[in-house]
Amino acid sequence: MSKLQSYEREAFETVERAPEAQAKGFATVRRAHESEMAEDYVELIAELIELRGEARPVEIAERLGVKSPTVTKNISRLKAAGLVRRERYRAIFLTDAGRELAEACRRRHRVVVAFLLSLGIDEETAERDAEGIEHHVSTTTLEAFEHALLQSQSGK
Amino acid sequence: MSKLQSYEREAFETVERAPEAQAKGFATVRRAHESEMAEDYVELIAELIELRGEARPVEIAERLGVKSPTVTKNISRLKAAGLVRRERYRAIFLTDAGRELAEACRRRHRVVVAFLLSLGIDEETAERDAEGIEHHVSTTTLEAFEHALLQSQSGK
DNA sequence: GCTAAAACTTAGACTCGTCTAACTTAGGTA
DNA sequence: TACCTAAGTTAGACGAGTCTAAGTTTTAGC
Ligand SMILES: [Mn+2]
Ligand SMILES: [Mn+2]
Ligand SMILES: [Mn+2]
Ligand SMILES: [Mn+2]
Repeated sequence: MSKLQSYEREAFETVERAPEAQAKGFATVRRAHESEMAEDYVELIAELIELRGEARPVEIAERLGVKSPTVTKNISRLKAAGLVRRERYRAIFLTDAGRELAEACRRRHRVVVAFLLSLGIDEETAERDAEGIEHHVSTTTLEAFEHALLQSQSGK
Repeated sequence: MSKLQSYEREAFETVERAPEAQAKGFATVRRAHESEMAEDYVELIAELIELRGEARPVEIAERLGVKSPTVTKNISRLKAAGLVRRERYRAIFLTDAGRELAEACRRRHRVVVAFLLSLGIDEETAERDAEGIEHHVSTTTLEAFEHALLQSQSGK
């Protein structure tokens, strides 16, 4: 019972972390945010291609909740990064690299959502929170989520 | 067994979400990122005050892994936001609003870390991932984490 | 096949968070 | 107490990601 509720204010005294370790943590977060745009776009593009056969800027903008010039600019960034293929005024498709990234992101997204649902969280909240959380989940943590998911399934 | 491993590629067909709901999810993520700087700073400042009696820009910079002009600029933003109090060339202190925000963030941070640890994740990874995840955890999800934590503790 | 509407792009602006270079202040030590 | 060094600030640049306004292209309906 000594560690019980150790995350609560009462039972907690501030432990001093190594400055470099802490800095590395923040750097990792900043790096995750740098890839976030690309990940969300290719994930969405892959879904639209699956559903519609192509991904149109107008629907990307609608589902991302941004204006179309934002999509135009970001798509050209993705193109420069070798993730999408496209000609002006036409639909957007993924390159091999883009498809690969999209598949990894979609799988990670589904694991995070499924894990949150397994905790009893409602679908809307699970999807909303997962949209941010997914970019900060390391391989280690993703595996822990999958493992916990299997446990919760076998335990009914 | 029908839903078993439903998060895996094989068993999954793309479900179409409502565009507005999806857009709201992305908007929530963008909003979280807007408050992230303030949250991380006040959290760190509170810890330094507890450990050292004051928070110095030099240590904030070191622990955040950024250069000191970045800290100067961001601290002045926090001051404009009414979260910190300070005079030029002196240490930084929190206002009541800053202290309140810091406490909420510290508690949330601790819950997320404790939850990840309870999944069997190592400390370094838990701290690293939590630094990003914490900003995307809704009240609902935070409560689910706490609940799961209690379960795992009672179950040994 | 024309034409109006929808989709898309371009141009340009803005905020945020980072940086480097150069300057100023504070404080410990000789 | 004077000075040197460490700490902090200022100035200015930059990239990312958003926007609005205005232009261009495509497309669908008549
Ligand atoms: Mn996302
Ligand atoms: Mn984030
Ligand atoms: Mn954080
Ligand atoms: Mn934190």
